[in-house]
Parts: sequence; C-alpha cells; structure tokens
Amino acid sequence: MHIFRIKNSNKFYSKHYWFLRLSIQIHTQISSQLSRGFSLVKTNEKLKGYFESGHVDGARKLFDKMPKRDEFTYNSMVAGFANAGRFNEAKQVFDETPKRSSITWSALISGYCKYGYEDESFDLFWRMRYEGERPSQYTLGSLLRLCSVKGFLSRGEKLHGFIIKTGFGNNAFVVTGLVDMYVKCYRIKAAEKLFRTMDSGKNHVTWTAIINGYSLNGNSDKTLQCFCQMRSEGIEANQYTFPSVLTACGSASDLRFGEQVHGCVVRGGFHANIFVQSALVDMYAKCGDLNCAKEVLESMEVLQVVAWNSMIVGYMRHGLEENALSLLEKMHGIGLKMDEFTYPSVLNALALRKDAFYGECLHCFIIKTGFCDHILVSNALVDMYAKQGSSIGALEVFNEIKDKDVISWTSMITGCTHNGSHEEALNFFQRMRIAGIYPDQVSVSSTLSSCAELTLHELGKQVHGNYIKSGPETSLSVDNSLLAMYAKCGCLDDAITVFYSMTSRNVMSWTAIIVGHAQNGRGKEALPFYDEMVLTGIKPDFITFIGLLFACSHAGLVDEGRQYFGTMIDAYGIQPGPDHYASMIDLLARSGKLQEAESLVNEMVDKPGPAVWKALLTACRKHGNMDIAKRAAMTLIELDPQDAFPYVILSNMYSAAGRWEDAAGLRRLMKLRGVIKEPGCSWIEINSKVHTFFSEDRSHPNTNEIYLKVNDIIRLIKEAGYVPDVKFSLHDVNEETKELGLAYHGEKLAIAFGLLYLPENAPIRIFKNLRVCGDCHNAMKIISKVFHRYIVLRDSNCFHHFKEGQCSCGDYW
DNA sequence: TTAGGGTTAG
Repeated sequence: MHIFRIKNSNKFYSKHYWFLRLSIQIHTQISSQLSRGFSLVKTNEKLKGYFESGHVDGARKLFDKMPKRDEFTYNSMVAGFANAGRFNEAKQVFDETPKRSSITWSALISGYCKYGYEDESFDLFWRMRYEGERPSQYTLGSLLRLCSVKGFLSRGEKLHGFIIKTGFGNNAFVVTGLVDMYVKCYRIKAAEKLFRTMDSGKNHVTWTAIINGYSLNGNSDKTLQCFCQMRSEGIEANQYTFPSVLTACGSASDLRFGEQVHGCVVRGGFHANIFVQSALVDMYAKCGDLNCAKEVLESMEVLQVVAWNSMIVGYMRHGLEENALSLLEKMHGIGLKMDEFTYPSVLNALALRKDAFYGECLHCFIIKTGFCDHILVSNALVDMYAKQGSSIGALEVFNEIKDKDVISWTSMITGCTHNGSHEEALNFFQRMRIAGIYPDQVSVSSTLSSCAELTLHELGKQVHGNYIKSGPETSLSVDNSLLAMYAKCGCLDDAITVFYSMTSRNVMSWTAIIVGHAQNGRGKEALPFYDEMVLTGIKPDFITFIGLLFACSHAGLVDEGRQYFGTMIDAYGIQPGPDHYASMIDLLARSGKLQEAESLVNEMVDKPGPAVWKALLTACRKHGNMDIAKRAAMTLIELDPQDAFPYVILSNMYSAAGRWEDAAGLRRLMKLRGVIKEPGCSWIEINSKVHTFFSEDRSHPNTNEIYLKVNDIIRLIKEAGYVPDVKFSLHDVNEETKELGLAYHGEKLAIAFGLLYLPENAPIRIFKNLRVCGDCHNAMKIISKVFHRYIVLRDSNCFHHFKEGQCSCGDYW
C-alpha cells in the first residue's frame, strides 16, 4: 500500500526502488548462505524429531522455511500430520506433494486407519488403486488393523481376496494382519487355517496373534498348547504374548502353569511391563492365590487401574468383600481413577449373593460418580439385579439403556435362566432378535440351557442353527450347552454326536455326557467316560461326582457308587454336599439297603436337607417300608409344612396298603393346612402345539376319539399280556373302577393322542411333571411292542426310552 | 518417510 501511495512521486519512487533493490540483494545473499549451509538430510531428521516429540507446530514452521524439500520431507509431513490427527494439514501436504509414492499414500491411509476413519481409509485405498499406485504391505497392514479393531469382517474378507490376487498371500507381515483380523472378528477357525498354511515366515507376532485368538475364544487348553509349541519351535515369547497366556491360565485356574509362565516372564526380563504385571495379578487372583496377586500388585511402580480391578475381582470371587471394598476405597483415597471395568468387577461378584444391600449401596455410588451412563456399568447392574432375582431392579436399569447391546440383552436372559424363569428368558431372546441384535456365544449358550430345561428340543435346534448361519463359529460353551440340551431333551444319540464332534472338551463337557447317559437310562455306559476323562488329564469337579453318583443310582451300581463317593473325598479332597448325599442315599435306598441309607443320613455332619429325605421316602415307597417312610415324611413335613410331597407319598402308601383311614387323615391335614398338591399332568407336542392331559381329563376337543383309542389300546395290550396293576389306583373303589381310573391316566391319554396324530414311524415323545406310575410304565413297554413304536417318556426323574417291550431304565427308576 | 501382536467386565 505504501508503494502505491508514493508511486506517482518520482522522488519517493526512486528512493523506494533503491530500497527494494537492496532488499532483494540482501535476501538473495541470505538465501544463498542458507543454501550453502543447508543439509536436507539433517533437516528431514530434525523434522522427524519434532513429530516424535509431539511438536507438530515446530515441524510445520521448519517445513515452511525449508528452501528445498524432497520426497522424504513430504512423506514425513503427511505421516506426521496424519498420526497427530491433523488431517486437513495432512491432506494439504498430500495434495502439494510433487511426486506421490506408495509411501505417501500409505502414510495418509495409515493415519485415517489409526483414528478409525473407515470411509476415508477405504476411499483413499480405492483412489490409490485407481490412480495406478500399488498398495504395499504397509497399506494392507494398516487397513487390516482397522478391520481388526472395528470388527469389520466383510471388509477384511474382501481385503483377503485382494491380498491373494495381488500376490501378498505369502507375505508374513500381511498374513499376520489377516490372522489378527479373523481373530478379532471371532473367526478362530479361519485364523487357524491361515496360521497352519503359513509355510515359513511365522514370527513371534504371528504366534502371539493366534495365541491371543485362542485365549479370546475362551479355549484355554489350546492357548497353553500353542504357547508350548511356539517355545518348542524356538520362538521366544515377549511382553505381548505373556498377557494372553496368563489370561488362559487364569481361566483354566491352572496355577501351576501360571507360575511357570511367571518364571519365563522374569527370566525374559518382562516383569516390569504393566500389561504383563496386570495379567499376572489377574492370573493369581483367578487361581485363588490372593497373596501372590497382592505381591505383584504391590511391586508395581506404576499405579495401573487394570491390575487393581483384577485384584478386586479376586477378592470378590473368594468371598472377601471387605478386602475388595477397602481396595476400592483406597483407590479413591490415592486418587487412582476408576474406570468402566472397576464397578462391573464388584457387581459381577455381588450378583451371586442373595442380599441386595451392597449392590444397592454401590448403585447409589455409581449414580453419584456419574458412571451409570456407561454401558459396561449398566450391563453389570442389570446382570446383578437379574441374578439376585430382582427383575424390577434389572428392568429399571435395562430400560434406561439407550443403545442396548448384546450384553445388555444377555444379562436379562442369563438372569432369567439363573432364576429358573426359562420362558421369560426365551421371551427376552426373541425380543433381542426383533431388536436386530445378533446373539453371541453367551446368549446362545444361556438360551439353549432354557430350551433344555423346558425340553424344547425343536426350538433349541433352531436357536443353534440360526446362530451358526449368522456367522460365528461354534464355541466350547455353545457346544457344551448344545450337548446338555440334546441330553436333557432325551436325544442322547444327538448329544453323543455333538460330544465326539467337539475339537476340545472341558470338565463341563465330560460331566454333561456322564449326566446325559444317567438321565437317559444308560448309567452303566456313563462310567467309561469318567475313566477316559481322567486319562486325558481333566480333573473331575464337584458336579462331575454328582453326575457319577446319579449314574450309579440310576443303574443300581451300589459298589461303584460307594467307590466314587470315597474317591471324591480321598483323591480329590471334595467334601460331599447335599446333592452327593441325596444321590448316595437314593442309590442305597433304591437298591433296598434302606437301613444303611438311613444310617448315612444320620451320619451327615450338616443337617440333612429335603433332597436327602425325599430320596429316602421315595425309595421307601418302592420297597414298602412304612417305618422309615413315616420318619422321613414327618421330618419333611417339619422342614416345610407347605410341601405336598411327603403328605402325598405317605398317603399313597397308606392307600396301597389298604389303610384308607390313615390316607384320608393325611389328606384332611393337607386341606386344613392349605397344602396344594401339584396335579399329575402329561403333555405331547404335535406340529408345534402342546396338548396337555390330566388324569381322566375330558377337556380336549378330540376327547371322544382319544378315549375310544385308549380302550382299543388297552384291549390290544391285554391280549399281549398286560395286566392292570390296581395297586397304583389310589381310590377306595371297586376293582373295575380302579382299572378304568388307571386306563385314563394322563400318560395313556397322551400316548393315544400320539398314536392317532403322529406319522407312523415317528417317535412319540411324552412329558410328565411327576414320576411315571408303575402301571403306566408297564403299559408303555407293551404298547411299544404291540404298535412297534419308539416311545420316549420324560418324567420328573429321568427319561424312559421304550422299544420293543423294553425300557432303557431296566425297570429301575 | 508408511505397518503388525497384549491385561480388567457379561
């Protein structure tokens, strides 16, 4: 402006012209001096130093002043700006770059990937290809990492195709990225296949990726096996490998292995890494060695919230709530900021306690500290309230969650399953599907358990089929639930197929197959599974022995049962609980050793509960021992005067013995006390509709047809040798009326309906809420022979598989 | 000058 003002004055113009010439002269001199002392290599290094130390503006100033730039300068600027998240400047330099190379493109793409900008990353990737630039292993590595972090399976699979087509399929770096992508998208089999087919070039990163995959998939055995294999191939683990391995040790409660890994950590010099230290605390805490966990925690120089969370979980899981809460207070006191995992760690353990006091206090604290909007915390609150049986508390929190995820829904489902509200669990599962949320391993496992409890075999198959179709591979927990579902629905052969198809099994898988055999009347065949399990190195637990004793009691194997009872205590140090005693007493009593059974009841250190007395009473009924029956029934009535079971059994025993007055007395007592007996009820499912029948029930729309069929059945089976056993008719009436009463038991009405409406060769599956009566059991055997039908009857105790006049229970139930 | 693997909750 000043120049223009003086432009028309010659005097001033000449003066300014002289000044301008002088300025140019000086600038040229300086520039040439700069150029003479300027080193591009050194300045590029300085530029890099600025970015490395976070001085992005320093780099910018230096870049602006640089008299000369080369491709390194531009690439460094693009990478530096992109890595700092300053994408406008990165793009500007990218556009200004005179000659862009693969590195320039990769630098910008990797920045976008790092910050999770998927659209920008992939748009740039396609543009790069369109402009003829070949992506490098760096470009592909960055994009795979983005897919891995965000769980983009479909995009990752497309990249996989591109990688094969463009000859990167043998590039160890790129294939490692693919392995990691599949792992993070929960496609462990795809990851495993890639890993196995890598001929050479597997490095410690590839091994770490697959080890982490097994660990994430919950497969502790394979994690540890893979870790051993890696070491045997001479690859050393590092700070990235150890955390996954330690997590697997914790999940498997394998303290011995965990301690050995700790040794490797120390020898390798990785004990000061906070990830490794946190994983060590977690491993010791999960394995129950709380002293060691505490020792590692206290040795940490950096206060790491993850390690503190793990310590809290450790205390909570081992019932040391006070220690956990004081640690929480200490965190608060020293100013260590809690994170979104801290509260779930505590809430998760509180979920298993019935008293709601601590949980509610913590909920208040969560609201005060503002953590209630965090989905991890809300989900844990839902889980806690639901498992504690407070469906109102759970629903209140659940309804407040804006973006419900699969865990929010799963918490409601597992809560219902935990409390035995299986129909409600299925309802939540259905609502979750309607809401467009895909079920994961946990929700499917839990839903299959509900299907098993309700014996909804068809629905269970659908849930599993849809889960497989939706993409994820099956997991150990899903397989275990599926196996248990088939066994509990009376389809033992399908359960066996699942069992043998499993690539790895844990103690739950073996226990499920043992219990499955016992429930389906094949107790003797259950026992070799135990031997095989022990041979494979898996330790039986508390529940395995319940299954084994159950198997022995259902097969009448008294000596074997006694032996297992002893092994459990002597070899495994497991103290028997009420269920073990109940099975043992059931075993002894059912085989007629009633006195020995009663002695065992009296030997129990803890006061025997209802399950034990019920087992004794049921066996007394079978063997007609009125003395012990009376003692057992009276004890049961004392324990719970509202439970109809002892009144009904004892009253039935009186009736069977013709002691009608005593039976009537008990019935009067029930009435007086307002005790309600659950009526016997049988049902059959045909074309997804359940048809229910009570004894002498005439409410079904096809009742006339059903009764005619029953009469027909009775006539035919009588010709084949059936004799009605009137001692199961519990009314004081004449023999003919007794026979008719037996003929119209719910089971017989249901079988008549099944014979009428099911296809000729289809198995007939009948369910009953109480134990099947002796007369119906006998009738079913003969029906199976006369009509050549396979009949499965599930009563409240076990499955009876009737075929050609025989029952799988061997008439011992 | 561009890139890869890890811990805690359901």
